[in-house]
Amino acid sequence: MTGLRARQKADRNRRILDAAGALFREVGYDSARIEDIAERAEISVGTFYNYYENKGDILLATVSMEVEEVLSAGRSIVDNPPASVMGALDALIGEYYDHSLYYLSKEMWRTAMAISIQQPESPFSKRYTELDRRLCEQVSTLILKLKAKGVVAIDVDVEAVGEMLFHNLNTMFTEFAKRETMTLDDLKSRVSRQNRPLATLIATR
Amino acid sequence: MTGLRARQKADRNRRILDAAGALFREVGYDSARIEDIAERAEISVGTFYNYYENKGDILLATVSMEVEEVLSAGRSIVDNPPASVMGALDALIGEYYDHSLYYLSKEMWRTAMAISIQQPESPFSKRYTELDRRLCEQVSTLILKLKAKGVVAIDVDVEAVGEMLFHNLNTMFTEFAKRETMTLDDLKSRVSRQNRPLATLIATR
DNA sequence: AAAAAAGATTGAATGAATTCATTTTTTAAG
DNA sequence: CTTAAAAAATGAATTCATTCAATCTTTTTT
Repeated sequence: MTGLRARQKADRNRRILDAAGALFREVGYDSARIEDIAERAEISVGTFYNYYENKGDILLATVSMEVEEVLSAGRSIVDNPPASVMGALDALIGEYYDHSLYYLSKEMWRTAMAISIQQPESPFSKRYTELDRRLCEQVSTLILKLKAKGVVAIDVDVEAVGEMLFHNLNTMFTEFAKRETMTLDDLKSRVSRQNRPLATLIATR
Repeated sequence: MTGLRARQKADRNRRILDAAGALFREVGYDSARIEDIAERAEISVGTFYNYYENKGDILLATVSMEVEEVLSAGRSIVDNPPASVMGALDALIGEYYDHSLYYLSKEMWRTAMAISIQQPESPFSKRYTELDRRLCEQVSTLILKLKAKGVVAIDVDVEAVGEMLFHNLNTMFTEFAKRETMTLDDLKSRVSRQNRPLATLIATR
């Protein structure tokens, strides 16, 4: 069996994650104080900082878990994509977007994105950036799959197209998180329209 | 002549902008304390807050001035674009990127982008977001111009294409700001490759 | 030109994140 | 089973952005 120390550590880490996630959802990131998180996790403030470098880190850890889910949801679309380019893109992107608000508020997304830009060298920022890279890769993989199926023209630069599509859907999601009034449907239909030219042009005719 | 009060106000505002800009460049955003900015501007801390809502605001004001310059530099390319789609895009985007590091460090860009995401409702964030919108519009205008010249196919959705191109160049710039090791040339060549598929496909053949 | 009103400045007080010297707990060694 | 060493936890102290009641300056009114 694992040592007492290791078990306690895992336990505390779980308590911190749960406490922080719950508080962020209840009162928002800014209003959740480290002291509150520590109290709810039944640890001291100092101990919090033994587990996470700073307040942003714990948010990025929470958000990263959500992105893992999104990635995994995307995988099932890529494995068995709709037959048309537009259909496949709408399906994958719709899956991403629909998952995004299950556990996280727009404010949490905004803050997480902001932190990953501002402190790109912190460990959890790197993890978050790596997840973004994998999402981008997943879009390219979808295009590649469509190429293999003969739906996308053979001479298309899959990576370049995948990156462009991903950067667009990503920026649009940031836009979505910035505007409280923008709905998921607004987001999806705008991205769909933006995708259409490229999607149509890379499709075999 | 304008009243004494108005002149003093403009004076103080200029001093704050100069002091903050200089300090951000000298020691970075995080290490520049409001107290230091106030001291250099020969005002008190309290007065700083009569001019700017918070520390981020003064950075966004500084960065916004730079973006205005970028917009104006872009205008001259759009007014007289190179004859090919790729040539025109490379020229416009190159102009944007080359201007970006004249007065601002990567850290300043990162922080400004982060703040505009995190606090989208602050007055200066709105100004920054509006400037982004105008940059995006400028890319669309370029495509429209190329269409008028007969270089871009008549049935292309100019706005959709412009938005996709802009969101890509924008995300790539964020990436650039995040990695201290990435050079302007790396950035330009990667974006150029990403643009090629779309650029080629919308070109009249 | 004095008095009142409006507009600005000021810096000490507040509040929250982060640090770090001490203390406590766990593990390893004898 | 003791004891020494290593690892973690602790919370009081520090630092910095931000606020606000008191004071000062400019403008307007009489």
